This record gives sequence, structure tokens and C-alpha cells, in this order.
Amino acid sequence: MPEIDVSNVIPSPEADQVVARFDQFGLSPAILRALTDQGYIHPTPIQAQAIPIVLQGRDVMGAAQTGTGKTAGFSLPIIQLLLEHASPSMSPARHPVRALILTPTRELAVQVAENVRAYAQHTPLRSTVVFGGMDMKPQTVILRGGVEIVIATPGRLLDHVEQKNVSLGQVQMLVMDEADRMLDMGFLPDLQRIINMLPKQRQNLMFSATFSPEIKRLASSFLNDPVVIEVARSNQTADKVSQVVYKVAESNKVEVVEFLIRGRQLKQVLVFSNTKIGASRLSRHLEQSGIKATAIHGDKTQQERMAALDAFKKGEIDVLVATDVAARGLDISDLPCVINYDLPYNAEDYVHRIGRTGRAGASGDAVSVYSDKDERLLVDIEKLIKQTIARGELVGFTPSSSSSSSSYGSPRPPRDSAAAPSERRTRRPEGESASTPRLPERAPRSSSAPPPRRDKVDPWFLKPYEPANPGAAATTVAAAPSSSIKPARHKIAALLGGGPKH
DNA sequence: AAAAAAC
Repeated sequence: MPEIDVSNVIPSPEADQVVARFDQFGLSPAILRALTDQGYIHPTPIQAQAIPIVLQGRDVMGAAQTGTGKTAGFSLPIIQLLLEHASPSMSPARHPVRALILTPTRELAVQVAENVRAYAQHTPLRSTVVFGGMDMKPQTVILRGGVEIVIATPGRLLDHVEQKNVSLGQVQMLVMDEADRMLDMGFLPDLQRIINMLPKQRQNLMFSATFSPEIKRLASSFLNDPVVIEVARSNQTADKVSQVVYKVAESNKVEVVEFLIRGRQLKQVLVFSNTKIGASRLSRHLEQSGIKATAIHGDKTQQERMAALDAFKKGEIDVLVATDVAARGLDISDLPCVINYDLPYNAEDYVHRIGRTGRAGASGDAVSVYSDKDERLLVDIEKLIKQTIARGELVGFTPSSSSSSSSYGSPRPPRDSAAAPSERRTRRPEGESASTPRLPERAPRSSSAPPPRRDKVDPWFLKPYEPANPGAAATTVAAAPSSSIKPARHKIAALLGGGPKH
């Protein structure tokens, strides 16, 4: 297996360093106009690194998580290169697919496609997206009409190829987005079939959040002398995510999540569940208690999934309960808060999940609930992120008398009449102020209560964490952890064979 | 152990 050349590694610029302006890359006026339309002037660090390299025609291996701006990082130079080498004929039959972008999930495909379309809107280039769960016919019509750029999930793309709706014989550029995810999902055979259909002479861009041996193998098998780019989320971003966990009884988790959402009057909160059933249950519970919530997972129809995402983005619903369909790739970011209703089985997924919050200089909260049986998962997560997560104390939470697990779908009395008014299950009328708290917004400060332990009000009811083994544990946790989530440089080092073994 | 993805 050929080793990747160390000399190609590009050091990551500081997060707060303004590297360049988009108009310094030599991009066509049509592209710049599209960027101006959207108010983009300065590239993110990944864009500043990737755009010139892709423009040079080099292969790229990117260590990329969502929220780094990587989509523009590859799609802008792809559009530029396609424009520079324009097709001689404008006949529809002469719009062969010249750039192919593969993604693991349908939602990610849609979002990448939306970006590509926006960036190419002032150019003659055509693009489309194909993915499963939808009628083949409209996709077929567009493919047969000719498009230069196709964004696809692998299975449906192969379906179209087999039906001769599209040919991949003219593809000059291939992008594999979220490659680790695609391998996790068993797409390797599909990927190999697709790659075998492409011309040998082409440019390859591969993005992955992790560098497992499988990813390395895939990279060395189809990348040609790649430039390795580090595109970690900036430290600045990670610093702004304050993390907290609450240990609760398993049977109380649903109500605790409701308590947190209601008590903090959270809007635009993304809640992760490990299971589809769990996501549906929680979403139903929240809806029945008057919180605008909906679930998104793989058992929903594609229409339902898209509608849910759309409603969430538009702010029509406040809470999106998701399985890990949304953990990676999905371009819902800049959220004020992410809640883990379950701790993820895979510690890496924790990083992906909480990466949805605290972007672009804004602060974010990553809140998790867990029970006794998940202690091990928490340990794994803390080991991975190399920090201890603050233990929160739920102040003012009283579980309902009836077992929460048996009361889904059936009315039950308010668990706390003082804090939760009787209309708690009804939807809040439009006029009523959202600031009417059902539960204390912060830890109660009544005169009879003991004084707070700290001067600063702690938004997530934090209490100092007493580690079981003080010598071994990290320092006492503050509300805002200061170390970064996970330096991607380690991953790069690992890719190159010299880094720490995980 | 669960999720996602082609009919």
C-alpha cells in the first residue's frame, strides 16, 4: 500500500485568521456573483486551502467534518474547472456528466445539490441530484436531458446507470463526501462499481471525518498523490460548545428532555436518539405536551424526512428529534443547542452530533442525558474528546407519578402543578408570551433556598463534578470547556502512520 | 447494538 506523501500536508491556519477573499482565487465572475448574492466574501480556512489545490487539478484527501464549509471548498473550484474546459457543444446530448459527487445520505445529497446549484446559477452548467426513496422518472428526465454535475447516493446512481439513464464515461472529477460514513454503511462495493465506470484520467476528492484503516485503503487505492488537507472544525468553534451531562433514571429520560426544553424554552434544538422508535416516541411525547416537535429517521418516507427538515429550518418546529441520520453530513448547524436523549454507542458520533452547535462564533450547548447502564459510553466519549464533561444537576425536576414509559399517548396529570400549569399539554396560543415559564428558567432562587454556589448563574444547573478517582480524572469542570474537541492533526498524523493509535 | 441505503 503506497504511503501518502508527508510533504503534501498543509498546515491549518489559525481559526481567526482571515486568509483571503473569494475574489483572490481567480474564480469566474459568474461564480463570484453567486457568492456575492449570498453575501459570502471571505472563505473559511478549509475553503482557502482547498480551492487553490483543487484548481491546480490535484487530488485531495480532506479531514473534514460538517460545518467547515467544505461543500463550497470543493464545489466552487469544480464549477470553475468545468467552466474553463467548457463543452464545445450546447446540444443537450452534449451535456455529459463531468463531475460526480457521492454522499452517504439522501439529505446530504440534497443539501450539497442546493449549494452547487446556487454557486452555478449564473453559469450555463447544469446540475441535478439523484437519490433513493423517490420516483425514478423525474430524475430520469433530467439525467437524459444532460447535466454536467450529478450529486447522488450510490445505490440510486447505479440504478440509473443500469437503466442507461446516465453514463459516467466522461466524468472528470469525483468527490466522495463523508467517505467514512459511506464505508460504515456498507457502500464499499457500490463505490467500487461506480469507480470502475469512470475514466482512469480524472481528479479525485475525498472527505472523511476519520481515518480508519479501511479509509486509508480506499484512499490509497483511488487517490493519486493526494494533497492532505486538515479541515477540522476550528478550535474557536469547539471552545464555544459547553457540554453537560445529566444522570437520570432511564424511565425519566423522556420527561427530563421535555423539562430541559420547556424550562429553557429552547428553540431550534436538535435531539438525538439512538433508535428510530425512541425518536418517534420522544417526538410524540413532546408534541403531546405542546412542544412543536417532529422526528426524522429512516423509517419515515423521504417526503416526511424532507418536510421535517424543511419545517425545522424554517422555524416552524422548535424540536427535531433525529436518529444518526442527522449526526453527520446534514447541514443543520449554527444551532443553539443539541440534546442527546441517548448517548451514542459510538463515541465518534458524539463529536459529530454536538458539532451541530456553536458554529461561527456563536456559543452552543451540548446537553446529554444518560442512565446507569450508559456509564461506559460516557467514559468512552470523555476518553475520545480528552476532557471531562460537566455533570449537571436537575433543579426543579420532578418525575411524574405514573411511569413515563407506560404513558405515551395517554393523558396524564401534570407532574408538578406549581411549576407546570394545567394547560401544559396544550399548544401555546400564538399570543401568549413564550416567556411564561412552565418551569424555572434557572435554578430557583427563593429566599428559603440555599444560596447559589457560584456568583455566576449556571444556565444548565451545573454542579462541580467530584471525580470518583481525583488523581486520574481531569480538572474540575467549568461550564465552558476550554480544550478543543479533538485536534484533527492527530488524525492526519494517524493517516500518515505516525500518529497515536486509537 | 443501531442506523443508513436501490427497486
